[in-house]
Amino acid sequence: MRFYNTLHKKIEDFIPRDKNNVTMYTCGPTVYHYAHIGNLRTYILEDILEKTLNFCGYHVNRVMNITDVGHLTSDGDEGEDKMSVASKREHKSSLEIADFYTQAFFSDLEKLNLKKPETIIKASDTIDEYIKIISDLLEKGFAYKSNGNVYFDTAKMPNYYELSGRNKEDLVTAVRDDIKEDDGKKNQEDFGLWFTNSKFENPELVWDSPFGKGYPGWHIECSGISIKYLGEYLDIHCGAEDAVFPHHTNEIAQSEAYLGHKWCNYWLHLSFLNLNNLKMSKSTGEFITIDTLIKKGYDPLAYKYFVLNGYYHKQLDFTYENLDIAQKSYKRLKNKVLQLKNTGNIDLEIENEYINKFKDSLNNDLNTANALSLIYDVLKLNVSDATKRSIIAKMDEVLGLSLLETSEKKMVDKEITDLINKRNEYKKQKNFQKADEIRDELLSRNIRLIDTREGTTYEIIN
RNA sequence: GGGGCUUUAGCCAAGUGGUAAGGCGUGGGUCUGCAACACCCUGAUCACCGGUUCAAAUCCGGUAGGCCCCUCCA
Repeated sequence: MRFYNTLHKKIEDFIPRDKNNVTMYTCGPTVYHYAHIGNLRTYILEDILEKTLNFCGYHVNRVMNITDVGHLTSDGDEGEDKMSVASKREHKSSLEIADFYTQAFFSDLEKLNLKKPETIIKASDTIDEYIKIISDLLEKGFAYKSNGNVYFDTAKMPNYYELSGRNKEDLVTAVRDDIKEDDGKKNQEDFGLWFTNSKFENPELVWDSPFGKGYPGWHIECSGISIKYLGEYLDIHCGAEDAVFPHHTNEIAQSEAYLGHKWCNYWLHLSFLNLNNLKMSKSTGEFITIDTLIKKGYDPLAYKYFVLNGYYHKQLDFTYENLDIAQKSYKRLKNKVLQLKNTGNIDLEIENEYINKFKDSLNNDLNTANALSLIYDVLKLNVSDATKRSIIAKMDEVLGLSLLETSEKKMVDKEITDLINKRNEYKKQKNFQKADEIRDELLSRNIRLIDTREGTTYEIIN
């Protein structure tokens, strides 16, 4: 397995610390809103990574956080907590907001055939760990108190900019006029570990701590959860590309200062999905969710197919036109697979050959587009249907496109079959007008008839 | 201003030194009462310039274009 390691800015072979066991941390959602399809692109690819590792024989211990506290609306270490904003917007408690959108998130995962990471931790459930780390950082001198808050002193970390490849001088010149400098900081890029003096205090989101009543900073959350549940060493840390700086940069700083050694060897970043060349974001309010797509008649798995047809490290332009193509391709592919009979013996040699090709594709920097095209190759092979089915079923364990699942919609409905029989009668009598009336009627109910040599079937169109 | 990604046929896209996979579309055809479905056939010398090599889309240097991040965002 090899993939692009942001830490060294090149594609590297992946070697876990423990031969067959991989620890993997993936930044999860901030549950103050629905996840949009751009967010989901990231989770789709993380799921593929996890399943590929499984497929290749690794045991993966994966942890994901749910951010339900500490993520402010501004990165100037001020502003309201996002959860509080949503709470006011929807007149619910922060807890209710978090639960609601967490469930919505899980529902999205299910619709896309994404496995829920075994360990999912709410940021608000790990406060003790943050306090432990922050106390230690204060003791060691990596953190300091100022204006009632606790900050991390980035000047103490000589490798602070290793991941992002940036440098202090250029960052300073890039600071925009409307971002207020926090005069409590020693260095411009220091970041908050614990806040006590926010003017937007919300009693629901405050905890007692040795540093005063308050709430944790956003970055400490991922370090705390990862270290608590995956230990002092982490193999892979995933996230979207925008998290490289400052979020992941800060995670490294505080984790390594706390642990006293290198923390994570591989950083894998997923590129954005672009909408009309504009980035989709929760804050502009202009975003598309899986449910939006479903309402418009798209299969969530067609969106997944669209994502898998691209390269994770390249930004992908989303347009409905491209999604139309993906949906058509996906449906045709699925139809072909479903037509395979379970006949013949399974040719294990061929199966191995193609499964190995499939693994090679994914192991080669998650080349999902190539992996996908292998399915087409298999369909064209001159082997038994049973062999093809068997190979594709195995591939689908990773891809999660439900290629062999007959949707229950296809279950034969007596009323529809009666109408089809009636239409066939009319056709025999060359009464095409009556026959077409039946076809149109069914079409108006989103049922399209398909005449084949073997007879008439139908499909539900969205 | 700095950091990073990227440039292959109409569109998505594979390709990691040996004369360009696949998908969608287009056009033509088969099938069909018609339509849809399905099936068959159909296309590019790889942004540009220079270099290395027997040989480059693939390596090196340069030019140009696109996008993203550095501000909450996955």
